[in-house]
Amino acid sequence: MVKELKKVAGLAIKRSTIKDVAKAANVSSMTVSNVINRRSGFVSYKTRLRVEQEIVRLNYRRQTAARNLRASHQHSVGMIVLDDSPKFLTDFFTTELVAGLANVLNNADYTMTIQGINSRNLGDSMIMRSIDVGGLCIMLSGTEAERLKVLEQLLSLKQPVVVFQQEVRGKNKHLCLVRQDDYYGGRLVGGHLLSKDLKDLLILRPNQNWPAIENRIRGLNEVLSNSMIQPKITILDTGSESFSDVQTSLNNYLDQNSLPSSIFGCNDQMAYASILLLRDKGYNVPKDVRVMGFNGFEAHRHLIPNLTSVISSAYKMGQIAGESMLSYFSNGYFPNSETILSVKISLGDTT
Amino acid sequence: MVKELKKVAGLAIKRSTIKDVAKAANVSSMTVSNVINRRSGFVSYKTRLRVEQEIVRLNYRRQTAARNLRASHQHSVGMIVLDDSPKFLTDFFTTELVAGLANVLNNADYTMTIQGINSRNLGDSMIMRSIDVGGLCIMLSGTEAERLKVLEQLLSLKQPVVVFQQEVRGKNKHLCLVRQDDYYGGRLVGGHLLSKDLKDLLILRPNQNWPAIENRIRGLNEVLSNSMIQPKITILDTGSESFSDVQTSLNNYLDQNSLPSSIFGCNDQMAYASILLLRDKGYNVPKDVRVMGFNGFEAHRHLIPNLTSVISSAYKMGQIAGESMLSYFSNGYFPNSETILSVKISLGDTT
DNA sequence: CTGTTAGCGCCTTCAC
DNA sequence: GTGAAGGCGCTAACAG
Repeated sequence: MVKELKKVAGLAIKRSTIKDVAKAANVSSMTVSNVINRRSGFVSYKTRLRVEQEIVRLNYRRQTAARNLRASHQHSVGMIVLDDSPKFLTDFFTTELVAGLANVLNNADYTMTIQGINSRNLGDSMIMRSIDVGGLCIMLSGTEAERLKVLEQLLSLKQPVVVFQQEVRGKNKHLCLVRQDDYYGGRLVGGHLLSKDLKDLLILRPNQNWPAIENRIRGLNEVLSNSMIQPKITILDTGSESFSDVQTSLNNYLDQNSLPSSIFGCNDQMAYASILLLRDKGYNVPKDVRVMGFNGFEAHRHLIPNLTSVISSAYKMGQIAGESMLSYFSNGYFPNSETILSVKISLGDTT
Repeated sequence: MVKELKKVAGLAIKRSTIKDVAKAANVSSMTVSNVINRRSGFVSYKTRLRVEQEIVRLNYRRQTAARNLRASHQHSVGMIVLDDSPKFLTDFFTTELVAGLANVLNNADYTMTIQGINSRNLGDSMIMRSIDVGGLCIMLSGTEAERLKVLEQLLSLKQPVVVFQQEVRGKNKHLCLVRQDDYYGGRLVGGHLLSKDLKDLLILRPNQNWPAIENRIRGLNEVLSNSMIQPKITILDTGSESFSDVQTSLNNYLDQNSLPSSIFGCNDQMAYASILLLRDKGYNVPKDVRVMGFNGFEAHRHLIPNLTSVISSAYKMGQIAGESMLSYFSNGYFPNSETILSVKISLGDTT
């Protein structure tokens, strides 16, 4: 890049600096800085007015890079979505979460950067190689081992990290967990199914052992085993969570067993896959068999039929992450090492 | 903030600088800089290796703020979504677009910041008050007057701006337009509906005045009014685009009017909302009434019924925006002042 | 290929 | 309440 071109690349043209404003307003640049940063009581009303006038007249805008360098503070948070897909943002949960995070941060004049990344490339990503942000938020994915490895890499950066939807053993004062109450969600599922003529229950569980799913099943089990009815519970390992794996394993199961009165898919996609199969086989949902999912988002309202599910507050999770991060920046520690958000049931047409 | 706290806020602890690495590797800091920036041919293999070793050993990470300040270059692009809703990112189109943009930028080691904002607050937002990014991308909203006012404000910053889904008169070398061919998409809708026994058409339109939607309707109108059939066209203002608003307004409409032979939802969500309502009311789609949407995304392909829609490449729009911005940074101008992406029809079960 | 010098624009510190 | 000095960490420009 030749000189001329470099200019346009970042700042373009000659911009006024704090010094220019200071000279024009007949004050020192320190006073201008005080005005910009709204330091209360440090500038007289008259001076402030004059400075503000010159800021407008000279079209002054603060250079964030210079501020950050001098203040050793980035005023910025990075959001990482660990996702192999290039369309990393198309997941409903993630977008709500990001929106909540962005809104909180921007209201506090913080910047939020976002990037999708996969765990293999994390090592030589910008995140690891340079310091752009004051803290990181991350939505993990992959197996438990993969997730924890990524987490370890991030924590090695000695920057505050907020992790969504993940349980972590051991304490780390630079780590903050934000997740939904899967255990209670499982209890909600149990309570609802009990009210719907539950005789026996088939649980569709992926073989990948996610703590969130374990918690759901634990809550569900507990409610059912303490009930009058004591329904028979069968857990079907579906292999992966994929549409076809769920359908294949359920199909095999139904070949050798009678139709259960209710089916619980550990997430909405699995529930949905089972509904389609059941329909193909001539069963009526919910008359012949009731089906329930988990993690309903507004977008799933568009599905036909409308699935009975448990809804979590992704937007709120993002907000809490943002507030936690801001609090860390002011105080040096997170207000809570873990926040567990409540969930609620969403009644649909499948139970 | 006391001193101790400030440290954690941004950088935490004492980090190694380029100088530390230089000293440890027995070279000047300039050589380290050359290694970091992979300047080809500027460093001998042996030296490079020694420097890289020290970088790892000392856990060195570059301070982006210092680099940006010195180089007068932000290595960063801001994406603004002009949307009153706090959930500004929940829209499918926007998320695909953002994903495409982020991927291109991140691959080039650029950072993407994102924020939702409403036009009233733009004036005293960070974007206007400070320089964080080298360029801006924006998804506008509101009336045409509001949109152009926002655009004018952004262009006054003398930074490159990429605008999505907006037509602008007059030339500006710092402005780049990227949009899909909504007009042609509208024509595709019209052509398809005409082939499906079209008698009268109800168009579901949100009250928020998006130019893209106007163009869709214009193309549709033109095809229909030039046809032999000359079907009656009614436009129903649904209020917001929300599920419930669409259903409520359509329900009211049907109370007072006969069922149209076809319905066009200005986007997929609106079309789905109407399908659910029509079913509840006992109508068969597509036998009694044909329904078509617009902006089909992959997520919608799994829905039942599979909606007939027009597919646009939001992801690609984001990519093009990113590439255009990078090109501007290298050359000082955009490769194209306007890019119009083609659309295509996707046949489903609803027509 | 490597080193030296200088300074990007701002804010911290301390003086008055 | 305001000002002067100094330096954050990096890279441009130039010298060797």
